[in-house]
Amino acid sequence: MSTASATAAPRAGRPREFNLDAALDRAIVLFSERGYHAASISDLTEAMGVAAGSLYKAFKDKKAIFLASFDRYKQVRMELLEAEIAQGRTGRDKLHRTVAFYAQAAQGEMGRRGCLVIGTASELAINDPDAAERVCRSHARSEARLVELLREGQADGSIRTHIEPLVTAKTLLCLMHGMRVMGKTGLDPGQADKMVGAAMKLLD
Amino acid sequence: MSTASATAAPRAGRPREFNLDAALDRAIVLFSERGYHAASISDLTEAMGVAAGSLYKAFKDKKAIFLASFDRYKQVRMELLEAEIAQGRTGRDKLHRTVAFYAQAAQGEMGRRGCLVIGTASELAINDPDAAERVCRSHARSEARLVELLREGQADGSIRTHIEPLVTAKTLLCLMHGMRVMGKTGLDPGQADKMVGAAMKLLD
DNA sequence: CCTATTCGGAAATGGTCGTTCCCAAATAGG
DNA sequence: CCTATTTGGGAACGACCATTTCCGAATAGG
Repeated sequence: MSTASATAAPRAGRPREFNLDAALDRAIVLFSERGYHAASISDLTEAMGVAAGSLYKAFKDKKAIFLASFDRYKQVRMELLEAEIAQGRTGRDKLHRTVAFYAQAAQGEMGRRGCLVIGTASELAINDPDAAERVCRSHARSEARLVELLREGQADGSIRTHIEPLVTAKTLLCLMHGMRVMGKTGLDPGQADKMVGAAMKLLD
Repeated sequence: MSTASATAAPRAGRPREFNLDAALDRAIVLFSERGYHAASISDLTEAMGVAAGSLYKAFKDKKAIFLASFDRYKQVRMELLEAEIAQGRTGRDKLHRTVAFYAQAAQGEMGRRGCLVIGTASELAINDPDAAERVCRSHARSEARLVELLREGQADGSIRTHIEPLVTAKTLLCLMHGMRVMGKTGLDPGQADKMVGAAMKLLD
């Protein structure tokens, strides 16, 4: 139903020979590593394994490819995070897993590749309303989830009630985004794990 | 002595009619708002008030303009931050001022403009060694300053001795960079100030 | 004052960009 | 089986990019 889910059967015509989501996954890597402007259509056709003509039949223009990549990136990462959160017992545990999830992503190859949300915020937010809106919605959802987990922790007794969920959620979100920024130039895995522990002080 | 300090008197020839630092200040705004690739030479000549030919007499190429802008940005911001830190009494106070300095920068017009270091990390770090090195050095210096202030606080009794300066410094730096990321899409001033308070929990 | 040197600025250049066009190939419906 | 429709893919397109060139103007040294 969304941009890249189960392909609604076409009424007629030659069927598409490439998988849209698989192609977008490769576009995500390219856009994450180089940013929007430095990733040319040539680069995209090569990385996605799709000729320019075919690309423009699947997407209106380059920006549409980017926005579809962004949406898929968000969807995939969100599902992974929620699977991780689901394994947590208490609100505090779930928050710990959330921070650790970002710390993990900030390391190694994925860390150097960078977060597409942050890249979009940096490169496009100020000039492109469509990109800005998606970044805002991403931030809002992340913040809302953190607030929810904080309240859950306060309800189950794993987090004291005197902390302010909204401010703490915003602070945690900043910390997690900052880890992704640092990951672009390499983050020491050992230190990253310790930072997760330090971050949990915000819940005291 | 550096890229854009006191202009060493030229031996002969027509003197430069524009001020290098003032022109770089305008380039900084452009690069911060649009990023490296989206800021064209046309944009730069217009913003800097210098024709293309003259620009290429002052700088080897576009990347040199960018790196000079980056260096000046770092210098200016660093001086402002150190002036702010100098007003602090204790180590804890100085750290509070440091976090507040970033929180302030993340708000309003400057927040939407973004941090050139973070923009460079996002857009160029993975593909351009020169840019990556500067980002790394910037992070290292920021971290070193935080470690220094933490140790100062531990020495003057404003910060307890059981915290680990290195991990705490890294965590604070992530938090401050995260605030700048959030500032690209707008950060509520009231909440930003509260986040500074929340961040200080990392020192307990 | 004359010459070497540098700057200012507009025009020119080659390359690459995003996008479109075109035609052969592949499907669905009648 | 024929037609309408869609895709694949390469060639073609105009626009804009970073950079260079060129020439008049402005300075310093001799």
